[in-house]
Amino acid sequence: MRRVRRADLARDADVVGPFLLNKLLVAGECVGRIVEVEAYMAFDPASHAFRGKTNRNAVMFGPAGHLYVYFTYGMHHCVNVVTGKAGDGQAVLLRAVEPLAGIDVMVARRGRSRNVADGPGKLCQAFAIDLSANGVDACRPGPIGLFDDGVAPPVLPKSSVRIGISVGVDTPWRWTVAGST
DNA sequence: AGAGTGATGGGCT
DNA sequence: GCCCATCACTCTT
Repeated sequence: MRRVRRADLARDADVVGPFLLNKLLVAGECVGRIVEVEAYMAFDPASHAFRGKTNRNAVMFGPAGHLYVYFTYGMHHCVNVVTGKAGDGQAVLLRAVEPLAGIDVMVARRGRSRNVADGPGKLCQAFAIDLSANGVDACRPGPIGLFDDGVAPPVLPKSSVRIGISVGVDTPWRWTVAGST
């Protein structure tokens, strides 16, 4: 099982998005297979980076492979993988994983045994990802990593429009593993 | 269909 | 510097 290479993430988010399907998110004892993602491109009105660099989104303008974590709705965290070239302001939002290991820990953190990591906020709660993970390099040894266990992404991943946004609603930059949701 | 929750940032003063 | 609508969500009704 090898770590995802930074070069693979240093492409545009609409390429990295489907590429990340079936990769593994690892944080401590918790492992999950990525089954739903969304791309937030450069010059994308739905992207946090659209209005330029701020304190919150600064990581999005850094090198690919680092994690951009933000806090929203007063109670939830969401985690993205930075993509493209440094300065682009692109990322892929991790929206859902299928828990593979550390499930008991995830269930305890979530306080329920169903729907443990099938949403961007749920995933972060299950994996204990919060603002302390903002800027973490997932391509180097550290608290959170992305790994490839040899399971290829779907040849034709299911794409659809993104969720929970009010602009950029027409671009099909959400991808899911068939049968996961 | 709506409440809960608080940081963010854009717009104004 | 302050105000406040907005928000890449979740859970319950």
